[in-house]
Amino acid sequence: MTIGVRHDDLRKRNRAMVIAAVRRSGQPSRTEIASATELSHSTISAISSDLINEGILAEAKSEATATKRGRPQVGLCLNPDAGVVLAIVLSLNSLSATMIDYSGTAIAQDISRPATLSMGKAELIEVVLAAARRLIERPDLAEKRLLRIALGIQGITDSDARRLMWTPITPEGDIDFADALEEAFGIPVTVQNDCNMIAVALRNRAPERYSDNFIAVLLSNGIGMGLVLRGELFTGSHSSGGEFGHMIHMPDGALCRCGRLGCIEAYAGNYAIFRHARGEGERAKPAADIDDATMLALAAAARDHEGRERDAFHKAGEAIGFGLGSLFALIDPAPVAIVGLGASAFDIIEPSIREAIAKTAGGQHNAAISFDLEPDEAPLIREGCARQALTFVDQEIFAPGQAMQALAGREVA
Amino acid sequence: MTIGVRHDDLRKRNRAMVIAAVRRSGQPSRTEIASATELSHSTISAISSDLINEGILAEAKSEATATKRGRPQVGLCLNPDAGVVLAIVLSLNSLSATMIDYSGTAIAQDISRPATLSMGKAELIEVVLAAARRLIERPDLAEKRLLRIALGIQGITDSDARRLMWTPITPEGDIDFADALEEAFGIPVTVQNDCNMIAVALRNRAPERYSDNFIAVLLSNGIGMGLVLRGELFTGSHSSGGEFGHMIHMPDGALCRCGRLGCIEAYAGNYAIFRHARGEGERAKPAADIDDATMLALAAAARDHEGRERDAFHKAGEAIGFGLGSLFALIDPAPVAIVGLGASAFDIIEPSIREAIAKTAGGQHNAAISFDLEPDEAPLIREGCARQALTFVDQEIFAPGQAMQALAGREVA
DNA sequence: TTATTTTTTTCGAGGCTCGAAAAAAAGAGC
DNA sequence: GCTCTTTTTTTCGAGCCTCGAAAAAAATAA
Repeated sequence: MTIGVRHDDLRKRNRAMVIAAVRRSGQPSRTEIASATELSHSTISAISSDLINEGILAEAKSEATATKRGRPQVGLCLNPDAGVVLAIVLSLNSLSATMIDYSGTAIAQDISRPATLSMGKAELIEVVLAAARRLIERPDLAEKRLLRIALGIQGITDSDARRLMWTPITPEGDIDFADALEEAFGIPVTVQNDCNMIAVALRNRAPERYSDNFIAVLLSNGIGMGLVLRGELFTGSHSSGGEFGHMIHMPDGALCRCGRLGCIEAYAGNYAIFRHARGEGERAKPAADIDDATMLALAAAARDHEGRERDAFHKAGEAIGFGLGSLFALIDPAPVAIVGLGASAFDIIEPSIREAIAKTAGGQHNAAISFDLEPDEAPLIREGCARQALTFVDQEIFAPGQAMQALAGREVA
Repeated sequence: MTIGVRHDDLRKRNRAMVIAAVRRSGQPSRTEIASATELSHSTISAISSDLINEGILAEAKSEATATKRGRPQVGLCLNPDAGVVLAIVLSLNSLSATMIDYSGTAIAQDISRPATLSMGKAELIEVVLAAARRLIERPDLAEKRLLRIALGIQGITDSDARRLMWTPITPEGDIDFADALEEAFGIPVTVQNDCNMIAVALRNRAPERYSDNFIAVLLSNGIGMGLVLRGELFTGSHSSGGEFGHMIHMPDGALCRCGRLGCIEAYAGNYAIFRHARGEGERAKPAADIDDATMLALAAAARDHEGRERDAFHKAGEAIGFGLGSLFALIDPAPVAIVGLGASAFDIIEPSIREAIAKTAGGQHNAAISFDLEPDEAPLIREGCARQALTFVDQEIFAPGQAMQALAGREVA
């Protein structure tokens, strides 16, 4: 907020605004863009003409129903050939790389299953680089202009979106993926927390439901959270932040995977539910991974009869509910999306969650708090990464300051 | 982010930038402003010449030591006569109204002690209006141009800064102070949470220490928090938010003033410490107010010998520590200022706070977390209100869009 | 008194957005 | 089939704004 606004920033911002309008609404006409951005028709005309000449936008050739009188509107769309981005998703024993064209369509994918738990830093970096290379060097894709790579990873990343600071998928921490990938491919790279990418994807999918304030909670072996406040992705000051799973539910309580006691995750993570259902103590060593079938069987048992399984899910709901209640005390109640395998057992835990929330500051709005379920997190993470990467391209590469514009224009035209 | 940038916004923003630079740095010269804002000398020259003509800025006439060679720099300062704002602070049985000139100097104050607990909505509004009127209508102040009123209140306000939604100072809730004051005085009014104003004041006082991320915790009968994240005051989506005191420390635990169980406040508020020290149960009815002398006596006893007093402060520290730990899990560790009477007993509770934090996600940074103490909250709240009001004047009244500028210019010149 | 240094103002150039008018591209009416 | 009407899009000149360079201003140094 210290730096003044220069004259060339004006065009830069308005270009970005036009691109954003097109990305948001499919095939808006120039007139629609003008009214959406509140800029004059002349300005929109000038900017879109530039963008079309530079190969960023294109006129949509839909021989549509010209039912109205008057000159028909010409829809503008993103030119798919303007470039591509790479969305890479790394989680426990699973790696996917997806190439997405500028219009947002996935055009190629590479999926592999590396044994991440037994890999060191260098090995993990190498496996990611290899997956990216397999796609980038494919003969039919070699001509594409790669503009950006976004990496979504399970774990804590730094606030500059460059390093993985801690992760459950390998014993090693502090892995500088961005440096490694940038050196290998020579384009900007971001490294971000998977739950944050889920939040981005949700907003992208259903902007009417997830807009200004909402919470995405990932229930799997660990508990993750992506938080959007006032329309912006919330991150910590140093890290990706939003470590909902490591808020304290019960001081000096159950043993968490992070080594501390009483975290929400130590009650609501898959390993915690599993541990409790098996009758192991609260301080028993957390399992590194529990397969989906086992968790689904536990859920089925909990639905079927009273007993330790049901009790375990109840404890999980209680921890999540009190945690959400504390969170609501800080940020006010907001819509919640429950993502991941836990969503398929949500019918069992929802009553305990609501019961706990009712005992907290968010309690009076309990009825108004809605939970949406998204059992499959992988596509969401991929979508979020793609979207983040494309937004960067929109704002930083295709709407640059004046100096860069000359260069970029020459290159594209 | 949807609306494009118009040409006249440019000037508006750069004017605001220049005013902000002057407010921040005392008496900067045009050259210093140019380098701070990264705008050209010509632009700064044009803007500051306008601002001086409009009576917003003035050239400082300090016959200073011209030790250097060359044309001496002329410092610019805020013109105190450009207008005044009113900062009104309302808390339990206490009301103050302060008139502050445009340069930030307090020029008059009116302090009273209404019995708020026994007052209804209308009565409370009336007492505030009366205090404001006493100042505004004072003969020596009647000529001043009042531009803005900022009200700082103990309690929860709405996110539009217009209504008091809940407060401990009177049994009634939902009091629309902004409407009442705007109708009476015909100028914009904001109503904001006291702790948020404390945070604003701290940043104003010590920007080097409290800049991008910090936490102000108010320890008095209740527990309040003001949070600054990424340089912006954090508020909830509907309310003033940041209700740290009502995060859950212990599910189904001690009885809180809010009627729920286990809130941090139910362990760390004055009434909770008092209750514990007196040997009353955790579920005993909270006292509405406990005078400072009593609390100081409890603290002295806790320092002097082991026993229930010391235990009470220990429990308080534990609740605050685990609460900060949970907060740090969400936003990452940040500097903490302890404000209010509790700061004078901080030596007793700090060990328990640190012990608890060590058991949480923020634990590894325990040593790096600093606590500053500010025992007297009242002047901070006043300062924060004044600053908020002045910033609004800077940005919205003295740096308006083009249409308004013509009007404002005429009026001032 | 003149030269030097530093700050501030002045002035013309270039860019951007805007409003009005013109051009373009369709259907409606006869 | 031709002209009129309607709507979208482009063109064009005007008005601002910021910028860089040069000039002016105001002090010290020699």
